[in-house]
Amino acid sequence: MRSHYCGQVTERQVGETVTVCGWVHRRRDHGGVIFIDLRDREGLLQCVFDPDTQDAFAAADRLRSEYVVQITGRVRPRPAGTENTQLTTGKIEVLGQSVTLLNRAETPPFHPDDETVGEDTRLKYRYIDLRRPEMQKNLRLRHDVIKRIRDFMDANGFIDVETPILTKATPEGARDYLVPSRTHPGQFFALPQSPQLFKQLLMMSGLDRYYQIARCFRDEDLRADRQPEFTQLDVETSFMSQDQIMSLIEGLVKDLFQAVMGVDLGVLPHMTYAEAMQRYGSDKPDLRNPLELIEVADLVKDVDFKVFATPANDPKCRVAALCVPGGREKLSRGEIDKCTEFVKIYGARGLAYIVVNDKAKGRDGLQSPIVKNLHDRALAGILERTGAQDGDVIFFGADKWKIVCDALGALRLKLGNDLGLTASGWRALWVVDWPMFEWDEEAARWVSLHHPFTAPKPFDADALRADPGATLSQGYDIVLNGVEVGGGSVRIHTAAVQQAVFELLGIGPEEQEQKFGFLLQALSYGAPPHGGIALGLDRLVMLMAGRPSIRDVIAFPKTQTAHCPMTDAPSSVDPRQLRELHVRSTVQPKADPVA
RNA sequence: GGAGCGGUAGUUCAGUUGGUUAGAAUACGUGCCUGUCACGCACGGGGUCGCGGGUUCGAGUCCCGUCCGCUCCGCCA
Repeated sequence: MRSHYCGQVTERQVGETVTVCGWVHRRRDHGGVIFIDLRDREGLLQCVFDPDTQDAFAAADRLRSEYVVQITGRVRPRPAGTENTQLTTGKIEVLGQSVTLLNRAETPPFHPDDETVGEDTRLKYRYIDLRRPEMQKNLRLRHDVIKRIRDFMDANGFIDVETPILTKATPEGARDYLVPSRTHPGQFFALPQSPQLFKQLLMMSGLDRYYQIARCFRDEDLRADRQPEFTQLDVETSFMSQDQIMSLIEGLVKDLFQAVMGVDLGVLPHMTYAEAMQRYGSDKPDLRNPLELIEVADLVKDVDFKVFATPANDPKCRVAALCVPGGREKLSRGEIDKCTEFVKIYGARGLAYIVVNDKAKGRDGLQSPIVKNLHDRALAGILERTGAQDGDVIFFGADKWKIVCDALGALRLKLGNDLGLTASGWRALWVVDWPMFEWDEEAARWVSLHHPFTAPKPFDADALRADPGATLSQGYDIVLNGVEVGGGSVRIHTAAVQQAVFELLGIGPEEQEQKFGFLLQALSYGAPPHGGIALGLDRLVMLMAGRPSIRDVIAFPKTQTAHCPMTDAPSSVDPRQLRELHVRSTVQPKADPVA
């Protein structure tokens, strides 16, 4: 039916008769003629209807916004002085000769070029929201990225293998989405949190270069960058070292940015987890932000100020400073108070600060509620180590190690943005040398920092057992502008090491057999050394699109409560369906809202 | 589970110390203008003020509860 896209009708076609299909974007009457701006996925085209063309004019007169029409007409230049560069094809117009109304439309709840519409309205009428040029652009960008990924992986000898969506629940990790089994009463499938174990098994099958654009499911609370179902590029290889895998993926990400964005990411630096936490208080540092955390515990061990001295002498604690250049001018007293409120979110009890008025005057040149508690040696040491200049503000965090990292790490990001210190552009890096485990105080046990299949460094069960807390893993994260866009590792490829990790995580032999028996067995039949990575596709595209939320690069996302306002999923089901599934509800189903 | 912000016309919002008939812009409808392109002009229709309860002579406004949306903490191996 369509012979042209609206946005592709060009000056070269002047004199030709074209047929275009699309939505009536806007209609105006003026000069005795009717102007119909027709919209399709390629752009806007202005069609003009003259009263001389009686039938067409009458038909055009009945058109309203969002009606679906086919228009046939002759391409002609616009009259001098009426060119419009806002339209996709501003120098030409189509003199309409016939109009076929393909479908009427109710007045839409919002116009497709309205940028101000709220989130719930957009999601309720997502099919209209997706008509907006911005969303069309985002979805096409997503397609371009996926196509480029497939081309790249294929060129490197990888093949796409699909893995089950109905699979086995995992004891660790995120909460599973469960699917009750009809044929096995009382038993459940889980939707995959990732294809992790299947891709490892593929390595044991000799499919040594696997990838998949994989949908993953995690029943945890949502964020701007977290949806209950999301897409990752899942990759696994055999016989490749950590450096080889990282180099391959770095090549892919650089290729994507070069091809899709025209951006050269350069060579990605490698930073250890320890350094990232030390300097940035984060395992995903945003290197565009110049602020850094500075260790000052050793300088305040002997001050007569318990808030500093106590954590300074506790190895589980941290005392660090964050020096904000020009903070005195940029931060009012009220704003400093807001910073104090801000760090409380992360569990900090307070936020000490020093305003550096005049370093040359020593103690008298400093303005702060805490200087009286610090001796000269500590003050001098702090000023020297932070490199503070007159006009700077130094903030302090003194608390449990993690609280200081979280609070100052977050404050660093906030101030970097609020004060315009964070540079624009793209800064990517690898974070390496992650600890294998973290001690969970509440549960009083070790938990994996990455996942239980990550290989320790060195790859030795006895060394691991000897000092689990000090053992590093062969894991690696790729971080872009402070966003974790991917994480991977070299995996455990022997049953002995895998069992050692399970034991340390408190998974006994019985549970190992029950939950991971198939993996342990597969490992015993000749598993090649292997490793891989998963890249968060939604986050990657979100960054490329310059959007603050992955909802803007997912066609049909869910709200923060994991609800779909358009379909009203999830919803209650017929009791008969539940009986078939051997499921009995313990709650009264919520009454469906009145439409 | 917790914190913050928000919910008033189809949409985006304003609404003062509680006080007459809840406004604006835009969208929509009718007419005019007649080469517009964020057109312009005139007129018109359009509201359970998220929901429930309370205080009050009187509640969009104050209080309590609840639901929904967004951001964040917890959570996300």
